[in-house]
Amino acid sequence: MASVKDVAKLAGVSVATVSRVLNDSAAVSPGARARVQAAVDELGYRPNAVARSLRTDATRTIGLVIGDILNPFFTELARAVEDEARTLGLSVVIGNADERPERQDHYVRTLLEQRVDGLLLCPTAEITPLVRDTVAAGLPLVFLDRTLPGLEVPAVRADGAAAVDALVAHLKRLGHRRIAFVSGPALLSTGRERTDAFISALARHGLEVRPEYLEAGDFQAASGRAGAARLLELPEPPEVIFAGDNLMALGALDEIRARGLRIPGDVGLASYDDVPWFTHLDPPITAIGQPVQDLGRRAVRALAERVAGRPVEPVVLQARLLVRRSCGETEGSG
Amino acid sequence: MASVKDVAKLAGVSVATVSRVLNDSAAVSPGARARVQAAVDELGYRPNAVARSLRTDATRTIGLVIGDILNPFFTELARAVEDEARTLGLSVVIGNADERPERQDHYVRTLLEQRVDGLLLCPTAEITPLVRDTVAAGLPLVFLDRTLPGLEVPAVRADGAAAVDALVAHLKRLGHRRIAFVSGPALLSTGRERTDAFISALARHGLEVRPEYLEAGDFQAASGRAGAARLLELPEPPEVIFAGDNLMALGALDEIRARGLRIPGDVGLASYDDVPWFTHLDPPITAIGQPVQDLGRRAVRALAERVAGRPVEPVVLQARLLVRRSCGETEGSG
DNA sequence: TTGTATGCGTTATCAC
DNA sequence: GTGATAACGCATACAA
Repeated sequence: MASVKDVAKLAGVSVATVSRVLNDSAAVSPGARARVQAAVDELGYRPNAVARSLRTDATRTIGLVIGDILNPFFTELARAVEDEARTLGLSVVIGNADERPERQDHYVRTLLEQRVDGLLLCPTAEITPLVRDTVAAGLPLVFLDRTLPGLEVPAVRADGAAAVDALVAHLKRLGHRRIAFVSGPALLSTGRERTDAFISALARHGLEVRPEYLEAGDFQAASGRAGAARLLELPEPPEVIFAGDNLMALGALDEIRARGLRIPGDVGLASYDDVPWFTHLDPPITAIGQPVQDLGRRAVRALAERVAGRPVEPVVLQARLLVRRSCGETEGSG
Repeated sequence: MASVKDVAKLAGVSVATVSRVLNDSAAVSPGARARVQAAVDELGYRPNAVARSLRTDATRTIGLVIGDILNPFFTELARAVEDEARTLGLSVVIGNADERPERQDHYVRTLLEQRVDGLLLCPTAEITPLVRDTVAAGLPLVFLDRTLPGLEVPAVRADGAAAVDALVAHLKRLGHRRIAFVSGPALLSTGRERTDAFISALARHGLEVRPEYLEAGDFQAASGRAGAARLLELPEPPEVIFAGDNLMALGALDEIRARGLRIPGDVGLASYDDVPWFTHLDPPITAIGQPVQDLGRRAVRALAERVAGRPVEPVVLQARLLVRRSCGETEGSG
């Protein structure tokens, strides 16, 4: 593959001049510029980003480690990150942690070795030593969606407390009193926050918090199904099941269907997270939607700031309630 | 950040020795090895993959350019590719073409500059000059899912002809005669093949091929919806709508629902591509499933062979019919 | 078994 | 405006 040297020879100039026109980093005579361009075209020269990175100590690449690539929430997030990065001329390397700390670390390590300029991390449960070291080493880092307590790292995330409150108010208005929640892992900030928000909202609206209506899930479909099964077996089953993420809602849906129950006639269903196919179900699922596009874009911009050495503030966006028809609503307006 | 030099100094050996223990490329005395390890740990040394790549002329990274990251088919494919690559110690950089040739080229160019060892490409419609050049330049390349005629590039893909035939037979057995198809773009190999398979199957089973039952879509949900709308407006609408991919099936589903029609009572629906939530709809959607995991894994292995300089044969796997209940089936068995 | 020295392709410094 | 050249961090040929 052709290198600057080849281009220089063909154009009859020095490699320095070639580099100058390639990066238009300094004044170059029109004639030289033209000859270089011609040589570049003729040779089909492509700059070697590896060599450039070695020299400049910058890869123009950021890493993104997401929780689970099969979760549509993260897919959409990845896409948003990607879009924003592209407009900034950045490449993004995606790592799929599959919700496993050791796999997260695998990617963090790889990304570190690839010398990405910065890292967007949706951290799995624990603070791993590697993550701690990475922070300590000063690599520009921004947490996305989830956060880790006790680490000096800015986070870009959505707050769902108000939306959860609105959901509970909505359900109460519809006449529901027995609302159950299938939570995410308490080890994840998002898991904890949603559970806290739910419990607070119940209290605020004067609804009883029944321990048996709190099922612990892990953000995966199977746990949603299992949780729903236990809830539906209860002597006094809930009127509405609120799933802590879209995958668990899917699991709950399965279980409800498998039991031959009808939504919302026999039991209502609501979900934290909105995904495209929720609107295509019959009935469409009432959900709490996060500003995923914004989350992704803001995260990239925050990281770019950090890479540029500027300090950044945490970003908290608001999730919102999307009233549809899975909880006994008669109209679809919110 | 610590380099081999720092490690060498701390361990009291030369950089050559450090390199040797890092890659265990040659015999090193136990004592030296231990001191190097200790130094590596103490400094938190991380090899610089950029420098290593420059020196070895290999990045241990492959590129994957997919059609559309929001399409669950490609998401699952990406995950499979990722999994297999990881077991081979390869990193994968994903580019999302968004079904746009210019965006595909953007990523191919970036990936080329990053000097990936090989490229997995789900090509968009046309052969772009860049793709042609890339082939000519000899970069290890494998087409995935889709192929491009007239290029000497091995492809890993699924053949759905038998499954489509089985679907038509299945529908005929259920008493359907008027079957419509919403096709993908004729410019894509997958689009063409599915349409051809459908037409052949109709003929083979003695069913009439009505031009008005062939709607041209573009693999996106909107076109599926529009196609379904036109089909349902026909004086004699079809009994079953077969969508050429999962997104168009989604669009068709929307349209059917919006018209207040019932599946399968008023009209049946079948889809090429299977996605997880098809089984969660009511009724679950009869579909043609591709061996996505295998597709991804085989593609990575094929590419690895090409990178190693060995020739590889094209791979064709079989898609299969998944009978569910959206076409008037009474039992769910296939 | 170990160390020295070279070069990978690029950018940047410094002379001219 | 331009060119020689050093240096980035690493792997390796060669010498010891």
